[in-house]
Amino acid sequence: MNKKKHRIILVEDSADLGYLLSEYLSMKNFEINWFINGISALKNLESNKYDLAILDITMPDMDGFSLAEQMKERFPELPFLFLSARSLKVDVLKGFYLGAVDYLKKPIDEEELVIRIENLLNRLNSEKRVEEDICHFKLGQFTFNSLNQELSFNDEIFHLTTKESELLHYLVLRQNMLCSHKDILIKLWGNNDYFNKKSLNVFITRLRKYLEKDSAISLDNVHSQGFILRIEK
Amino acid sequence: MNKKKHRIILVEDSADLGYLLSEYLSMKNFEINWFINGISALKNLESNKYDLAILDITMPDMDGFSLAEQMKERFPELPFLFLSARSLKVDVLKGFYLGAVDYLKKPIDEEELVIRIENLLNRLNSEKRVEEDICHFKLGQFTFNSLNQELSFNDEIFHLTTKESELLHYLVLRQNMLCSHKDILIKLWGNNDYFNKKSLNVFITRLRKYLEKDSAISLDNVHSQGFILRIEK
DNA sequence: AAGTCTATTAACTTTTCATTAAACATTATT
DNA sequence: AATAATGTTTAATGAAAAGTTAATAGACTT
Repeated sequence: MNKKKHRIILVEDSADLGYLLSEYLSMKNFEINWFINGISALKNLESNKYDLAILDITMPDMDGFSLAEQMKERFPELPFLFLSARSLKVDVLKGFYLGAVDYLKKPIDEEELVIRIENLLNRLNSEKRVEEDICHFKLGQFTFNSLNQELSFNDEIFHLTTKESELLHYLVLRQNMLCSHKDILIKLWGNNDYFNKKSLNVFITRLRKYLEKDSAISLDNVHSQGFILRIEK
Repeated sequence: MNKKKHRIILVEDSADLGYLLSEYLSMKNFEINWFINGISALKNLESNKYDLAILDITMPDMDGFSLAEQMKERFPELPFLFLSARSLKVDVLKGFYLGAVDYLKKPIDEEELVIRIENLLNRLNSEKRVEEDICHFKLGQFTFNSLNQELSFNDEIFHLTTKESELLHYLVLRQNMLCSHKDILIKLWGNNDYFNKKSLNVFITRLRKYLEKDSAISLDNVHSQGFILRIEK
């Protein structure tokens, strides 16, 4: 699954630096929109969503501080950081006072900028992350919740053990495909020795016992190859 | 309501700077514990909860990077930042790579340090608060007020202890979902060691005792995984 | 200083579950 | 057809995990 690009809005009046950063951050897989003044940036924000704003401070018309104030007022969800040559203590303090997530002093090393941004976005994102991994399956007449390790058939709920659930999960993801002993054992047991193969058979039997309630499902052996979870459609 | 002091653990081998920072941050209304090496800091973390760790890098015995690695492993909820005289790009990158929330170069202006810390903690907190704001629940036939730590069943009111309430709150927010030992322990105890797991079991038993009055509620164990608070609908 | 409240630790019992064993069945090879 | 290899199923085992109750120790109150 390919990760969604993070969107960054950059407000920087210097053509050189603006171009440089746009190019570099694009290369680093960010989607970046660059504006050379606050007015146009604010305009754009009305119809676009970003994950982060990077603001220069010294700019004609509207400086970065005023821009930040307006952004905070109108788009309070958007985190922003300052990137400025002004390194006086008073400026840094003002930046943070306004609620910046960081204050970086020019000249900034591009790699450091990227890793700071990545860290920042990861942290902001991870809070939002809900366990929406693939864990909920429809399996013929069954429902399988691999997170809770529950297999349901109508009203009945079977509480699977961890290994049962892991195995079923593995097979479901590869339904109607041959899964070799070797791959299963390596993935779920960490190696593929003789005794674990015996163990695998025991678990196959157990899963069959659950699944036999639905005749459209079968868990078949392919001699000396592996198993296939077949589901008729 | 008066704001709870934020707790900071400082690991810094220089007596001068350690003392200076301890004093200054205390004055700024932080509760700060200062350790002169990683070993003693790790030891202390086992039984104390902090909101932030500030780590020096150049230290005898265990350097700040190794310390950070171990902290990340054992106390993954604790955010940390580096405060170091090592300003080489490679060090900064390594610091962020390890997951630091910031990397500050000595000499650091105390005011800037404080405002950076305050901003950081504010952000970290506001992200957490989202779920902590919800404090009033209907739970089968029970009502649960996590703010007052009260669990009510008809006219009966059970006054829960802090830990009981925290645990129930955690589980209620994730009802009908498997909550792993690890996540519970890290969130509520700050780490996940053997003895806290024992402690968790004791609290599970207590909660069950309250909840058994409503047969539509069950607090089930999933062997070697965690617990599920199930509420029939 | 005594008393209360509460989290942790201890001591002990019960349950769970992956593995192993064993008996039997099927498929492949000679 | 005989033998070997592989697969199926049920049951036994033992170690780890979970449950329960009680004791302990530390913080806070009075």
